[in-house]
Amino acid sequence: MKIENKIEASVREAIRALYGQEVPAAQVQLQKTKKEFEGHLTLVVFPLLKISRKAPEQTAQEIGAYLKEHEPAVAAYNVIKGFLNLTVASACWIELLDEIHAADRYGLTDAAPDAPLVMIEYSSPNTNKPLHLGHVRNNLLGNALANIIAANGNRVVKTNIVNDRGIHICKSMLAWKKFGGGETPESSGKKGDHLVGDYYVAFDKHYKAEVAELMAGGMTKEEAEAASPLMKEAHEMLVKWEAGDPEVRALWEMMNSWVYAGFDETYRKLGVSFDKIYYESQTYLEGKEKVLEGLEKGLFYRKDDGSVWADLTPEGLDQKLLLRADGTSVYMTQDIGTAKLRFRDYPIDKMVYVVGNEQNYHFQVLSILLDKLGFEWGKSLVHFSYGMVELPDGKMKSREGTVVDADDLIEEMIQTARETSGELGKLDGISQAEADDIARIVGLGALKYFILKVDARKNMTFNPKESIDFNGNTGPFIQYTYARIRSILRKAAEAGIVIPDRLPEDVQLSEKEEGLIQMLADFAAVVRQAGTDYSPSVIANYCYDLVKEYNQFYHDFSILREENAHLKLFRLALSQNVGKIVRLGMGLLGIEVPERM
RNA sequence: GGUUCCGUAGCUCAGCUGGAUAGAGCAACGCCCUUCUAAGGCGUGGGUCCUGCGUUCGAAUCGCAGCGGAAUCACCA
Repeated sequence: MKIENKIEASVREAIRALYGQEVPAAQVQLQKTKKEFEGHLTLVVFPLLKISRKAPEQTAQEIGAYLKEHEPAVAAYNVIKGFLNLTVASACWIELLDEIHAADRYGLTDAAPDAPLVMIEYSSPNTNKPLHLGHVRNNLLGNALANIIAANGNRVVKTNIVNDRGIHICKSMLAWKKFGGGETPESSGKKGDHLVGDYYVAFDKHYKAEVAELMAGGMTKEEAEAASPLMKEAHEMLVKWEAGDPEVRALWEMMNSWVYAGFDETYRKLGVSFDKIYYESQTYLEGKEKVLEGLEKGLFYRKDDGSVWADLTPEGLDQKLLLRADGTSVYMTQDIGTAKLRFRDYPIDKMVYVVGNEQNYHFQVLSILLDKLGFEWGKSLVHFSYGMVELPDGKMKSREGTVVDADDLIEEMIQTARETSGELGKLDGISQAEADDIARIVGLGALKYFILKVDARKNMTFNPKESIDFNGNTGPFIQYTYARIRSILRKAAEAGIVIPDRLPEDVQLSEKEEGLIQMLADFAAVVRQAGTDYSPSVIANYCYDLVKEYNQFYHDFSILREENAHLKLFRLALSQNVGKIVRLGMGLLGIEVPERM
């Protein structure tokens, strides 16, 4: 199938014939010819000079001449310095598109029943406040990664660990009890997670006021913070919660259920989902046993005060606390416990954690600990570490009210899409339902693509004032091109044109078309690379390049007016396949693509 | 201070398993809608690829050192 492979073999054959030597495949560097030069594929001959013992130009000439004579796929060649540019025969491109046209999955495979099982953890929200833009990045990356890993033939379990317990939740609960007056999502009309978040903020406000008052009375900041009655009460609430106090538990369950309803709505709007959800309230005690087991095996040690530690200095890290002196768990212990439960529930071969880069150290340690404790996937666990979303003047800070709320942002994007569509007259003559759907798809497409096109490792900047663009290298541009392709295909169908399964061979292709076919043939390799590098952005940028290339093509050719019937069919088939691959690629990113816009 | 990550056009970002004259979009300016959807296309201007040294026929890409930014080094999660 791959033209490159065929030509690579021929190049090695040529070297054998010309210079009597075998070359390793790695030394045959075939790459796409740059646009400025004539040809499709370029052989870099520099690595071959030792074998040919001739000047670069001459070596290139000799190989080129040999290929033209012996390899039918090579129609022409030219040499510029040490670069041998090969023009692939038109028949090869036609044949290649015919193969692409016949294959509906474009090299993507379904997971076999015995394929490796990959569990991917993402989202991992706290239940004391609504999701913000940072969570959006996490969710979109996690969802896209899950799709990509699955597309590479793995079985995938998407999981979410909800942090539903701890002092922060008690703060919301306490504030609601003290200042809430029985307010509920129903009575207030607020989304549950926002309602609870408001009380989290209220707690902070009252707490700060208390501290300020105490400091005015002569205390230092530390003393005041320790003496704050509100904070004391919150701690008491946590103790009661841990003891299973029925009243506290009931309040906790009620408020968490509000939050979950809110989260579900946000997840649904974002188009993300999970196969299995774990709750810290159910897993946080689980790690202790594993740690004690490790202690017995001599993997860990106990200090005089009774606390348990891991010594990671042999690995170049520090001492790490695993159990407090009072026997309670810390964060690391909880993650060990969660791992234990997960492994009990699923025969995991590989674990991927989608967690921000502020926890790089945590996962370095977790990997070592899980490995020591005998989890086979521990050593090779992947911490998919992504950068923060920053605002032009720095980080998002909830205290300063600079967080970009997920729900607000989604709503704004949809609204902007609706307005833009209206201004462009795109919504004339279609139903309200269809208009809403387009606005939703385009607005979310803009948001998702904006986030996913950026290399996940890097911190990224989001400027709320400039709002996300709809022109240029954006989701809507890709969606727009797709919609146009669909439009062309609809019109062709109306005109009674049927694209055959087997394409005509007697057509003369333009360079642009050959280039497009080359890009289509790359799709499977791009998805594979995105999978091995854990890099959704590779797919995003591929989609953009493909669509941009197609747009230039589209501008030059009036497909439906083409006189040559065979060429018309060929161009329709090319368009159709560009459309299908764009839909697949965007689908892997979790971005929908509209039939019209 | 230790460790990790980042530094490419005015701005937001690609490119990084070493290959030709470093690419897009936005912003600026100039063209193109009786032609399958102008959320588009074409063009102009815009660069010490943070700096230096090294490896190499060849470095934005690899190595070392430095500079700048971020994260982390909690009996928080």
